[in-house]
Amino acid sequence: METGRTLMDVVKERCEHCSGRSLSICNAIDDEDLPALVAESSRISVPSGRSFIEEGAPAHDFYVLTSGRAKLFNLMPDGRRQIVGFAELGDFLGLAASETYAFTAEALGDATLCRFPHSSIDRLIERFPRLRCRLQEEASSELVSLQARLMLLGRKTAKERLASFLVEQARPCCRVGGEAGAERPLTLSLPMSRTDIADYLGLTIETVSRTFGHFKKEGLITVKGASSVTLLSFKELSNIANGVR
Amino acid sequence: METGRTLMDVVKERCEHCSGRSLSICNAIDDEDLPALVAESSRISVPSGRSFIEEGAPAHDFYVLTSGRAKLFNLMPDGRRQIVGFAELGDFLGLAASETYAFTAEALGDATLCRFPHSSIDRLIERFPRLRCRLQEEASSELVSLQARLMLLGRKTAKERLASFLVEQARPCCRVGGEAGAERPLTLSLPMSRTDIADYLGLTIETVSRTFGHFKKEGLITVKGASSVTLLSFKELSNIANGVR
DNA sequence: CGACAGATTGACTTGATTCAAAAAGTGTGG
DNA sequence: CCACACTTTTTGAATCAAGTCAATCTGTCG
Repeated sequence: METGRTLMDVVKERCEHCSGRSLSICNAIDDEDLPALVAESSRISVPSGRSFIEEGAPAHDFYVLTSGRAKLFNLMPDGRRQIVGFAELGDFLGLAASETYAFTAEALGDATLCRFPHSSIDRLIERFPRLRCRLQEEASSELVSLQARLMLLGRKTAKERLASFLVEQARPCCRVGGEAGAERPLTLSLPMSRTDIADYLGLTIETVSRTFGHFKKEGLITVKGASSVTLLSFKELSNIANGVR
Repeated sequence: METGRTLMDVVKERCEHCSGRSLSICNAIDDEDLPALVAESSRISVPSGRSFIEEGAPAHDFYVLTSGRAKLFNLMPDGRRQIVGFAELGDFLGLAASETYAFTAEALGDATLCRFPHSSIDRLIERFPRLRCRLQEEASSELVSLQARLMLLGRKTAKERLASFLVEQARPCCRVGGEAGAERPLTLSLPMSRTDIADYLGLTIETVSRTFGHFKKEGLITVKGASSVTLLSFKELSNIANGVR
């Protein structure tokens, strides 16, 4: 259902429904200039579970996610994994200033991307000066959200972590039904496995599963088949997430 | 000893000895233009322990640290604290795109800063276009280092965390004696308390203290009066930091 | 020197992990 | 549509790394 969109479509759509937590090119490019941008890129399909960016590999290209989702992670030599983030529609990946990619990116379900050679970004920026401001804003907001994750990983309990995760996933773009803030139920469809959630929150799958169990027992959520979660009290979850007792 | 330097001095020095982990204005401004930059700023002295940026306060100004150091942190309602980073000579603070500061910044020992009104940054960027590239590069490298800290907080053991911290503190700018990489001893002077280290690493002071103890017993470090630490085997500490068994 | 904050050490507790097993999903082919 | 095989998730019991509480110890500084 979400396949076949071009970069152009995504750029246009994105402005409307997502206030962008990651690097977007939206708003930086005038409509009549879009074709030039699209000409620089090539489209790529990535099947579920396949990685398209490898940590440490030479960073030749950057990508815009045009459908599906992806997980971004780092590995330790013994296999311990930390997911640094999930990318979604319109997110920019692989923009690191360094010579090599800083993380591995793997499709969560089938995904499509637009790929640009790194060399063309300077040309693009020269042509669309607002692009640079835009990138900077987005990098800045990414910094803020990473800082929030430091608090999560460094100081929060398992319950607080999972509550934070659920609240975060309740952003408009991920919702299936309901509205945030309201006390009425809000249903999320989580494309990632329990293992992914655990590696995102710095926990084990067992703890994630047990914590889902606690929330169920306390009447805060209902779960249908592991990937569909309904938040029954967004407010209360949000309080837990922020350590409000 | 480190007092009384102007922004100009710092900008000049910085290029030489530090490959910059945070936002620097160095390299972006020609020498003859420096006075104009300096004219926009005002100098501030902050006594030890005083904060000069408050999380959540309206972000009117940004700062360049011109002497001393600072800790940047977030708090939870019940007082749990996560230090998101330490700032040092030449670091740029308070550049967040948002309307409010994302963290509290507090001087570690006496510090001096140059303050710029936020309104002047656009003017500066217009005048010194390379400044924007520079800021972007620095933001990007900050992103990479924050990602490394996610792995540290989410997946590393206490020993690995402290080893990572010591290796990180062994950057040129913090060294008192010795060279990194070599097997010869390398002495660090740590301006932060055990509590600060604990809040940086997501541990308690007791665990930090005990872990220092382990490293002493294993002959990896010697400690003199809590703030002076000598790394006896940088390589081995680096292996521990990266989980190499 | 005395006093106080900060750091260390020890004994005990605990939240989360580990190991193990059962249960619930998911997909495939007949 | 169901039966089978496989994977993922959940649940249970035991363990452990790090936290908590409490008592020294150490360094610093007036």
